[in-house]
Amino acid sequence: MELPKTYDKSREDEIYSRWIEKGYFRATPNPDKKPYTIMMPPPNITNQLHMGHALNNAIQDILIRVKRMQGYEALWLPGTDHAAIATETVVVKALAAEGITKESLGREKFLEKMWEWYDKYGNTIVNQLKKLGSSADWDKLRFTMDEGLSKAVLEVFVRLYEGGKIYKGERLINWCTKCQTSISDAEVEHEDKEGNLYHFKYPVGDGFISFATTRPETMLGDTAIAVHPEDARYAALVGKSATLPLMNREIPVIADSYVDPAFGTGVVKITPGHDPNDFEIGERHGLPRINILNDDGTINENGGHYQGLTTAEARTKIIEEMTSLGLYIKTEPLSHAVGEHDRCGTVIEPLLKEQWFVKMDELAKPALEAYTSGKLKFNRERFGKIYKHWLDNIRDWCISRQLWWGHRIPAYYCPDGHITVQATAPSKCATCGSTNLTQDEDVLDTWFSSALWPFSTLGWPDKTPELDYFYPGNTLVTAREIIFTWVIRMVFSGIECMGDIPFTDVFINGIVRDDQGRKMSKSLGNGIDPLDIISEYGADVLRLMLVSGNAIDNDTRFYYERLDPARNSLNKIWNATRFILMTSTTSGEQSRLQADELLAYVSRPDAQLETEDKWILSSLNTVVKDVTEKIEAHELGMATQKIIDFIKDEFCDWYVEMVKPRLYSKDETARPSQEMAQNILRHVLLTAVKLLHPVTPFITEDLFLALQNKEETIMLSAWPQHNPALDFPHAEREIENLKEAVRGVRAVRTEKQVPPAKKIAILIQPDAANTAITTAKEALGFLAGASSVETLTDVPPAGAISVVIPGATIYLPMDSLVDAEKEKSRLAKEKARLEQEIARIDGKLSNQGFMAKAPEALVNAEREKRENFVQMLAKVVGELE
RNA sequence: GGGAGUAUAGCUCAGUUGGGAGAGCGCCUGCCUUACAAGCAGGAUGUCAUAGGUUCAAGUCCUGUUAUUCCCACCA
Repeated sequence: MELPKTYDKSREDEIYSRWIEKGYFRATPNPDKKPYTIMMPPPNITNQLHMGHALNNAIQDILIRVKRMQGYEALWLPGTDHAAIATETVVVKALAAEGITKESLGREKFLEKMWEWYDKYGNTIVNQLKKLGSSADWDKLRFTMDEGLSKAVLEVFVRLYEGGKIYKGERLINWCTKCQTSISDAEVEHEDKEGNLYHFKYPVGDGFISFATTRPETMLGDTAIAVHPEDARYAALVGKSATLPLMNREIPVIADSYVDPAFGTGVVKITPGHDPNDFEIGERHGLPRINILNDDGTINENGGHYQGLTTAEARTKIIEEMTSLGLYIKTEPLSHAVGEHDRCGTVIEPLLKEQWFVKMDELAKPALEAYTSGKLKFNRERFGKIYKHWLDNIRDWCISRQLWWGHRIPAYYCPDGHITVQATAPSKCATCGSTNLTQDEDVLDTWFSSALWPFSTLGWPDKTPELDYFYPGNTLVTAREIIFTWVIRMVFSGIECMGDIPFTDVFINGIVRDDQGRKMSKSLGNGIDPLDIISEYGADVLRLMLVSGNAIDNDTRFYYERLDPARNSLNKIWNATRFILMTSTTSGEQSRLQADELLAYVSRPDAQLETEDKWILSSLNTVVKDVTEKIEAHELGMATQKIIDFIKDEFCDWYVEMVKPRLYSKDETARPSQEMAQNILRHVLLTAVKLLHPVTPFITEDLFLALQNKEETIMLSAWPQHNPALDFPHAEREIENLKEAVRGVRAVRTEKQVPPAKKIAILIQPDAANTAITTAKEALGFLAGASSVETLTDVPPAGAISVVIPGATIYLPMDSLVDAEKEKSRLAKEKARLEQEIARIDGKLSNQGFMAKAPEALVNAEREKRENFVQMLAKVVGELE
């Protein structure tokens, strides 16, 4: 197989198509294998893929590919669009552009149109994710609105209703006046805004009582004035009634411990219809709840002569009226939090509405228990804390939404107001038998159905082999912001419906910011489309860039400059493969050896391994172990870095260079050694490529196919195993010394400005026989650019430059180039360095505390180092004299 | 108001049981050496924010401070 000279990203589509065609992504219940299930969060299907998706997707794909290679029946269960609200917004807009509106078509027809649109464009995000190399089992994907999930949603609703865990009631909900719907607490964004604190007073008996408010318009809905029960200033007023002048309404002065006597005047006006706290106080004191707002945010008939005004207009007029009544005191600026709808930015009005709620106290308990017992784990403890904190302070979940697009609530009303809840439309009222029934107009919060994803996609409520095999799953990878809206709800829904948590590991990743550290967003226009990056660099490069050199749980910034190093690394690996393929053509025998046979070949007992062969096998062995461990610990950045570093720094820079003399040898007797080198090159690279495959799936597939022809895909090849028989610690030390020698000679060459093309003679004086310096003479000579490498038994020639390394002294006869004075100062520097090192170690070894308490292995290691330095120092001193 | 993260080389960031400060980019020098100039070799660069504490030993653990980011929250 011929590879082009530079890394070729253009084959990604072709490779992906082949994977799909071969069905490598599919997972089915298989009793001979262990299941592994990973779940993916729901990107909004109608939106563009963004960088956050790319990172998240890369992480999940890495985990799932490793598991597949490790022999698990690994299912990546994809979620897609659950964001019904956003979908509706987008679809409605798109249809409106064609002149089609809800009003013009009516509900049924309009929904039909929306379905059409959804079918037509709904796969956008899926296709985008495929570009990234996402190996989810897309066959398992079902959209939010499909039949299977609808069935599950209805089943859960009815079940919870019958169990008393869903109720309907008048509560203050977050109302978006623009979207005309209620939204959940999690969808409200609080932002500090500069506002005003207005001070007013109401007449009480003969006097007045003063208070402050940030929202004067809500005075229209006031039904009480509250003070603290132990506040002596107002004790006499409690029980009396004040006058709300705007409405000429008498309202009681009540005492409630909610009021902070130290804040402001210690008096609070109570508006149960428009403030959550006031609502609760109203509950305690049996106060009437007055709603003064229409759904569009204007004042309704309860606002008297203010009816029809917007809240802003009403506010101005009320201040005017209060002023003219002499009841206005003052205005002072105040910065306070204002809630806004996260999708449209409209200020949220707390509004009284009949809504459906899920009672959370009972559902929250087992979800909390799952975490505190350690069954549910987070990749970082701090994310677990967020989860716990939310559950500790759980409030009932408002699940009804006033939208057209979504699962309609299966509640049916008869004219007498009786409620019948059942999955299929009932023919008559369960209470009175009336056949005149109408279904609730509201639909369910999109997260209500999303929460069922882990099991509804596997067939629940039916009993299916998939559900039995793949549930409970293993890992959920998602972003921090979705812990409340999705993670927690999946957990308690799973416990409620399946009796077990849907996954045991939650992997929270950071978000990708722009180069200034800002969140990428549409409004800022600073988003970077991953597809643009892919078309320029390829998915592998993007994935490698996103994953390497980062702690994935931390936020990361996107820099275009970071793409080049990632691409360069891949190009390096690409070319290493080319080199190996080129040199292998010198012999036909070993090119027939296949992936698994290579390992057997290099590790058989009679293998004629050179020191450098043992060293690289041993290093590879360590890398296999480290990388596997790091991935298990979800430390993907470090795992990736270790693979890349090994391939570039150890394999390419040293091993490949070391064996070149063997490969190029024309000597027939060198043939076995040559073949061994070729096979080890192949084995080591093949193994490293496998380790890298989860991160950069496409290039590694190409290289895998080029390096062997027995297996048809790297995706299903076996994950490398650490093999104790291939540990060679002695060879590792030898080669480290050899590297020291090479580096030493190279440094001297640079310093003396010896042209790279000019070869120089090298004389080695080993401290003992059989060190790598003598056994790997050929490699040393090649790496250091030597014309000859001789072992020195006699005294060194006069004027030769000496390089002291552990285990040997190297002499470079360079008479014409040597400046004796400079040479002395170089050696003196080296002497000083060694003396410093020895002094540092002596400091430790003479410290009684250290000797008494430090681990023995550490003490021995320090002693060994000292010994080494002392020997080197002696040689340096010898040279100086 | 409560909680959490971050602070390490000029830049962007790694550094997970505490044991000789790292990478990439950039910079300097020399090389188109028969896998790779998207490359190779050599080199310079740090009061690990700050003040204390624990320890034989702290970038790493504890406490305070400063800067910065994020999440949560009903304070009129």
